[in-house]
Amino acid sequence: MSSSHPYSPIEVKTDLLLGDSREILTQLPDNSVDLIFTSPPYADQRKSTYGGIHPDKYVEWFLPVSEQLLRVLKPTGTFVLNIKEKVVEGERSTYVMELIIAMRKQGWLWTEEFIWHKKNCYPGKWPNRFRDAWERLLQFNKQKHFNMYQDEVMVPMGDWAKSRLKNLSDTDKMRDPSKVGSGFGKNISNWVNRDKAYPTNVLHLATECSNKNHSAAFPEELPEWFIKLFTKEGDIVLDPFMGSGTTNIIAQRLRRDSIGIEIMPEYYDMVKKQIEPLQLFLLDARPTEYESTKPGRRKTVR
Amino acid sequence: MSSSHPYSPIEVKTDLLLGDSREILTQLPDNSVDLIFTSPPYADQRKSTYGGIHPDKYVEWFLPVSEQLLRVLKPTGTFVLNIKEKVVEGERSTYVMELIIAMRKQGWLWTEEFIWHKKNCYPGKWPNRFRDAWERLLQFNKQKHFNMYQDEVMVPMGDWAKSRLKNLSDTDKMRDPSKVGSGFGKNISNWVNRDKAYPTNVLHLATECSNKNHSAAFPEELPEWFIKLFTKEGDIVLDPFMGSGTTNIIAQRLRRDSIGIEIMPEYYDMVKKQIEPLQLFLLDARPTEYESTKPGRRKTVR
DNA sequence: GTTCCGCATGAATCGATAG
DNA sequence: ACTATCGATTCATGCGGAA
Repeated sequence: MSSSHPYSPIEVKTDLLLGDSREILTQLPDNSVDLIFTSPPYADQRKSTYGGIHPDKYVEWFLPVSEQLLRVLKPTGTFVLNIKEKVVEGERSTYVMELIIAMRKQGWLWTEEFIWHKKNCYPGKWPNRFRDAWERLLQFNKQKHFNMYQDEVMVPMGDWAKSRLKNLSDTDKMRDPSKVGSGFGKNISNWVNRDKAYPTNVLHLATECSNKNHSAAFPEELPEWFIKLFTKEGDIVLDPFMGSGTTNIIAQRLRRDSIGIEIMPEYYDMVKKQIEPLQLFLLDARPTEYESTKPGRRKTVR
Repeated sequence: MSSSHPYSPIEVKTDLLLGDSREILTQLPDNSVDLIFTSPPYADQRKSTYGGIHPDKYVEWFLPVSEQLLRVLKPTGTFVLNIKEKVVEGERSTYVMELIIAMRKQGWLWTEEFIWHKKNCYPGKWPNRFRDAWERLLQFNKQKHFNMYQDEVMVPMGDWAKSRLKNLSDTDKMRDPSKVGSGFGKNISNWVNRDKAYPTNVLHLATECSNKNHSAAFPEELPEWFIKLFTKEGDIVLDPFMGSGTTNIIAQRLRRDSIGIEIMPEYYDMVKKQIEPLQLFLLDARPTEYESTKPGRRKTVR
């Protein structure tokens, strides 16, 4: 057990729970989760697996869940809900909007709406409609102040930056006269040699092409982005509609503890089979050193 | 002025009306407009120029307008509303959603929500929020069947399509069995060997940042896209919140008649000054042929 | 005439300060 | 307490002048 490793192995705990979220969630303690990221069954979608909730009943069906989520989430935590209303008789349904309004009455703050632009969605043509290439990522919070680690998701900056940094003198001083004396230089130091910019609330991600055995898997980048943004290592992530387990698998990869709830035994077993080998491997490996082959992919389960 | 031009000059009528939309609209006849495209003053925004409507009062303020718009629009016409809710005390306001719900009760069909991705959105950094890079383009209709000229807005096909079409047969069909049998295969045949593709409901445009005299003009491509999509030459376009007149100017360029209503005399005069010189020029030029210098920029007013 | 480079400016939002 | 104003923060784009 040589240990020249800079840090001791961190155990990542992944709890998979089989059952209905409305019941299972009541067993979780108050204020215990840092991030909830989930993509619930959409109204009338996935009929074969989830039974299909009628659009008119969707809000009514979801509110008991969101009530539990509100209880379970830490005050500084965040709830990200991936959802998109379907077309019913030529119209977009309004249940998502009704849900947002109802959740606010429940006590949630509707902080932001991110757009997931699905870059490579299917081609398709309808007489009165184009391809639907985006989904909503609704951010809810308990408080105005919550944990957010913006630096973790910065993106490469446009070309303009390089040329701009050559001459900081004119425009910047004009637009910011108060800082010309003292603080100005300090702020400029933030800019020099900066090649990253903060992202916007529009995410450009391709849909997952690899065939998961789940009917509605989102790309790994999606939970990854929000997990990085709203949690740090060791935090707890919850997905009350686990599905193929993407959220939990990514959480594990990023060394966040996680809880996944799934009502369908098939999916539950499938994810379990994906998690357990790692668990066993790591139990074996624990006496000796465990070195992940891929950086950033260290996995531990207990 | 030689006249080898392939078609005779078409007269395009542009009516500019000064006053409050709620009053002016009552003077327009029923079922007379093919497309309404507008970007009303957002709640509490542009206070210096418009009154500034409080978020709580927004729905109440807008409903009388939308009631008139419903009357004025042809049964086969479309209403496209460009709007975005602002942040109030750390939360996104819900007035846009409440408006959609209220307009449906008024008799509108909420057919679709397009996303305008603003590539060059306003900069800034906040502890709990990223830059807002998108706005809503809400499509409302009177009927399930309306005029839509999809071929007019086709876009060059990206490289992704070619590579993607190669392996459509495998993964994609597996993932969505419902589509394999019926329409899917047929749709693909529309795609193969094409160099143009139908767009999606996500539009990527930069905001206009050159020197207009209006504070917040949307880019010309925005009305252009919807005018091409929902009207043909000779149709009538209405913008009840004209502002800098972009909608009407583009309508004119595309040889659609248009009506613009503006409450602020400054903007009204400004647009008028832009339209009138053309009008005079064309009156002079009518006996002979009028040849536009820039292709796609032909302008006619009577 | 091109290409390159400098430059102003946006439907922004937060937090502190002032009335 | 509650509202109005102000300063600070920050990035992509298209224009115009220069090389």
